[in-house]
Amino acid sequence: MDTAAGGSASALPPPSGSTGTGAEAKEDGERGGKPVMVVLIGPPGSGKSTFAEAVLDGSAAGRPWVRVCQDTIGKNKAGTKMQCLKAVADALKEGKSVIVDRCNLEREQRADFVKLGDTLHAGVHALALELPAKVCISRAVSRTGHEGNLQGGTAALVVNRMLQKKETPFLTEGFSRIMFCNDDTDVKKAIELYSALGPLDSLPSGVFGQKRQGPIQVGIMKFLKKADASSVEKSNGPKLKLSERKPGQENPLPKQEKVESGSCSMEAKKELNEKIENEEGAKESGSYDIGYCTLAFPSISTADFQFDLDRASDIIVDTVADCLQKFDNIRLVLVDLSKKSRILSLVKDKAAKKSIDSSKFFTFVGDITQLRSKGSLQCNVIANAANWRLKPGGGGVNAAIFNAAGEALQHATKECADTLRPGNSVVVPVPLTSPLRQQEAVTHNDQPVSVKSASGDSKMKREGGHESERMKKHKLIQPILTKQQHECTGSSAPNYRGNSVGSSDAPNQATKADNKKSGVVTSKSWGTWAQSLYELAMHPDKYKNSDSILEVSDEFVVLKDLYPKAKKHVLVISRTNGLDSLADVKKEHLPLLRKMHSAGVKWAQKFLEEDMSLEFRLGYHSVPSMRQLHLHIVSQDFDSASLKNKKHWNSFTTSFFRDSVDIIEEIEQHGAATTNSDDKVLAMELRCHRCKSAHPNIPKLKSHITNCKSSFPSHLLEKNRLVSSSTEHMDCT
DNA sequence: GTTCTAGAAC
DNA sequence: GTTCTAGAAC
Repeated sequence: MDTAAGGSASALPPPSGSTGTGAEAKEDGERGGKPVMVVLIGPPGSGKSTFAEAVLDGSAAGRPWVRVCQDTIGKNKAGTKMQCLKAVADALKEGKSVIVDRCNLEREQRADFVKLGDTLHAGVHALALELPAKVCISRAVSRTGHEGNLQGGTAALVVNRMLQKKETPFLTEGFSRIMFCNDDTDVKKAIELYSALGPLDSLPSGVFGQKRQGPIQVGIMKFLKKADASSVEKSNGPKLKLSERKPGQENPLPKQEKVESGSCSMEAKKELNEKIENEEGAKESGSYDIGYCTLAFPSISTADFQFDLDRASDIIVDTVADCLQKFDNIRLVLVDLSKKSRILSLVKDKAAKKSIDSSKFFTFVGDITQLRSKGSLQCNVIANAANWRLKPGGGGVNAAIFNAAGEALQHATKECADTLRPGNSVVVPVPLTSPLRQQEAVTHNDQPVSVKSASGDSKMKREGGHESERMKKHKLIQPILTKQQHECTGSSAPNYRGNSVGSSDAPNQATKADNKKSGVVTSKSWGTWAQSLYELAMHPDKYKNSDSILEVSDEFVVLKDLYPKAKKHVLVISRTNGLDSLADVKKEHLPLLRKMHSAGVKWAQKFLEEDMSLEFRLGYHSVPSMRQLHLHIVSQDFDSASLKNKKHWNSFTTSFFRDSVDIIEEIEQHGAATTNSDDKVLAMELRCHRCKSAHPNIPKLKSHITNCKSSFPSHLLEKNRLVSSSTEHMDCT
């Protein structure tokens, strides 16, 4: 055993038996000679007092130690945290080292001590007593004559509650050293280490002895069974087989537990005791809810998917009832963000009708990633889909969980669910480093793997069969505006890349400098490739022979998009010099916008004469890639080989696409258009523009949209945002 | 805007 | 192995 006796901080190796490498240790440890504050972190029964007493007794090295114990600080009775803080401050000021003997399981509980130690220039250490819950509970239950009178059945309940709130200590909290003790041997080593710490010695900084938590590859049912079994095993009282329990013997279920885990205050204990006493038979049976598992699961995405809520709620309630029947020591919570959630109220009503124990299953309004911090609801397992949607752009609950849990969970999930098939689930331990674990005490994430888009691969195969795709590419990148070339390529549009045939004055080089020349100051500079529409708008006559140009007026040019993103996709390009994008649009441009809109509607109607199944949207990109204000008229089939990537899709189907009618209205009312310049929307997950289902990639999305028959989201059906054969003509001029 | 391509994902 | 994405270059 290495002790610090006579050793300099930097030369001191980590304690033997430590699984940590001490790699995180600061280069040089803290200076010797200053007092140390050891903040003990552990539930009742974890051996805090044993440690404190042993160090005080065995401190052969001569370092003066003071034990500050909340259970005894009030004239040998339990005191307050304030009293403890004062005692710690007094001791440190006297140059004594202090052992803070209280539970300190939550970060908030220990923060004041850390701060105090820091202020008084003490070395602030954490000693995390991470003994198995079973051991702590067993000891706490069976001990007698405990200082805080926490023993017997009450202790089991208290320990269990506390452990749910446990937050692993981190150096970032302000500790210079954290030592984890995972069993009695570790505790013994810690005792030896601190007992042998001489007045001038110091210990190296860093984290020592932390256990690495491995993934548990079991399904949620197995997990629950496991919790179930261990709870019986842990219980010290008469063991009731869970399935045999009578309703009256069930465990008390906390609605909003108020347990001061740091101090095991007498008030909290009293409150708990009362609860237990009120619970008929609970104390006698000894069936405390050790190993209690609360699983929160998110509501289905009712806004986006058009589920039959009535059926869905039936399924939820049936499944919950089935689950509760099988497992006794679990609690299930359906969570949704809004009070108005219809699925929530349906489920609530149906659960009540089915007489499901409302303490074992209830609905909850709140953010599933902040149940504890914002909702005072302690859940140790949350369920969500574990597919490709668990990523920042994954949308909804997935994105929320990803954001809350960080990448560590994603990695852990991948490790666990790598080969999982749809329809199964896996329990993923939330990594210790994850904020979801640290702040919300969520220890596990149950991830049912949703069945991925089942919309057949036939379309994919067909697309894959397009051998000419590669050829097309080659054709498209060639200059294409001569008659000869038209015939060769079958293409007939101005070339967006600026290789305009017959244009010797290279107007496609127009850039920000040109803008300035024309007296227009815009913040954006345009690449050479982005000049084609500008060039066309300024000199449409040069391209008048192109089949792509449908109409030219003084105010606008109507052009077939060279890379149409749908069966029909045309642009109405303004001819006003200096009007590059929506950002430049002002009230004075309203007549132009209306004319452009009308032209767009006219062309949409023309296309509808050929194919009345088409539906069109007219709108602008919030931030266009190409210079010169242009209105897109795009059919909503999005059936085009040119629609190739996420950006293409999202630029036409998210808030990035601003409907012309809305822009006109905004300019009318505010004189300017609000544009969503946030690039994040373009990186969002791929969702069907009709039914809003999410899809993992473009090919799968495309095969879905060819078959999706859902109606459009309601807001698109308003204000003539969609132009179809059934749309009544609306004249914007 | 597109093309090309490395490398990730499958 | 093939498919798909994302970033650089234009």
